[in-house]
Amino acid sequence: MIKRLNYTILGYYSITLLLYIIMKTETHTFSQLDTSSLVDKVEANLVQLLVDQKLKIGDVIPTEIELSKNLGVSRTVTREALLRLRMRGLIETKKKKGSVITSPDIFGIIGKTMDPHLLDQETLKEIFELRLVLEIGMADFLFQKITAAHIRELKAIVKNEPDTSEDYVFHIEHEIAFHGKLYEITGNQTLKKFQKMLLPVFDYVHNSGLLKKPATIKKFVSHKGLIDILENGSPELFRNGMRNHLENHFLRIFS
Amino acid sequence: MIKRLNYTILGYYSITLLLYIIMKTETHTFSQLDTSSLVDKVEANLVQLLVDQKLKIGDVIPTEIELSKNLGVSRTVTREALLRLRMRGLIETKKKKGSVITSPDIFGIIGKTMDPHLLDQETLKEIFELRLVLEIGMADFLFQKITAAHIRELKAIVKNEPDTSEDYVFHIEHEIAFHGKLYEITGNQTLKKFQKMLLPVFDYVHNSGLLKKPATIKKFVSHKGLIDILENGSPELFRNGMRNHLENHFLRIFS
DNA sequence: GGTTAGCATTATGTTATACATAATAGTACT
DNA sequence: AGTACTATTATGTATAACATAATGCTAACC
Repeated sequence: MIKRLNYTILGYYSITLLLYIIMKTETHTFSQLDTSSLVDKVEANLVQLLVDQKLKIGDVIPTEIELSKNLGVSRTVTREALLRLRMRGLIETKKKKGSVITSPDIFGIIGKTMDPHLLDQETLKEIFELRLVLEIGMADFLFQKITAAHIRELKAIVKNEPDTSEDYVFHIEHEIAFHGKLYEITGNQTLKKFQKMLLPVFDYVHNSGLLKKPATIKKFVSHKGLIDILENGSPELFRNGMRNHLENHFLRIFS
Repeated sequence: MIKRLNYTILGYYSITLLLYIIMKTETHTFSQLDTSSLVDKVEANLVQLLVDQKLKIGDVIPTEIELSKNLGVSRTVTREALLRLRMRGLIETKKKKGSVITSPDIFGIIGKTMDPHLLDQETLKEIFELRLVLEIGMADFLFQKITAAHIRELKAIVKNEPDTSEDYVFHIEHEIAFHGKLYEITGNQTLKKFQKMLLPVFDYVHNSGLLKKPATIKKFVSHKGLIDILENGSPELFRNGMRNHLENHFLRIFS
């Protein structure tokens, strides 16, 4: 049985907070007058409840009707506020069950709603650059977390990798598998999610005629070379190795 | 005079798209049955209009009532769909004027709504790590874009910087000014916005007892040293220099 | 006795209507 | 021409009603 909140307490906090926010708008200073809507206030109110730990992950929040009653606003306003929280990944709502507090997944949310087609060219290019920054900068974390098992997995990935391949799809699959594995090895879930979110953009930019020069097939430091560095080298060596490995991409960016 | 859309055409596209989406739900395969709500469909519908370039930046979207009429749904549903687009940064809505298409700002949106208090400890730590990754990995872009003027600005920032300071606030201000400037120099707006979004988290993690060891005041490569590398060195040297400069932070992460 | 079919309940999803509010546009007045 | 007032219009908010889907209860059935 899922424990439900004490509505009385929730109502108490909600109302006092709401009153506080409304009070603030009636200040006599002209510093910044309040343009926030009722929905804004209710949203802020609910978020504050989360921040103050009155509501914890897994808790069920009251129904729209009860919230509305306690907050003294219409169900319409409550619904919009809840919708915002849902978009921010703070709650999940199931029919009948009501809404449940969830742990927000920063990049997961945007990832679902981010479409390369909606971004302007400059932003797309910048995101492409961001990838290069990440993969060069992650060296220390790779060396910190890497295990013998990881090395074996990497080797398995590059095992059947041809030196040069004309098959773009095959090539890109290997690229994603290998580089994706690196993100995974860092053990940094946020970093991994970030990459997952940006992946569609990478592919889109890579294909669209956004970058100046076409991709060359010339290889610099290979995947095998990078693995070798991970086994026997150092973060410094890896950074330079990865920088060299990505030379193709850099050449396409720097005219 | 802002040009308004041809409602007839908009209505046409909207309805056909909506019908298409609804049709898809009636497929005879059991692959994945449709659980999307009406709001989901309208949202997808409107986004598709953006993707298809039927709506461009600066265009004014029809009023809620007209959209509702054209789409054959209630105003409530239309409002919720528009609210979602607004949260995704795709439109801005002004009273009376209606909604206007805007260029989405990926990180700006989340930044406004991201509160360190709402993130779990592990995520906070990972974001802290992310910063280190970024600042080490950005070396090539720094060297690509840096000018003499930039060097002068950096020198001005570190000019009055004491070798060691006990004043934490003073210290952190210098840190933000210097490192923020570096992000700026890369010319990558997305990167800069990303940093701006993460800044509150950095500060929060730095202060909260999340990291293992307390911050030491011991200096490795200094800001001045980094500037020197930017003037006379290379990306490789800068990466190592920055890695060393951030040693304090790494020490706090790696137990 | 345990399983299942069916019904009642409940909370979200959706529609409809009405009014409040704020920004714009228009108009009359000076 | 410029200001003040009014009318208009589209979003913001409130209310009521019904639809829908998930849950839980109950009773019939094997």
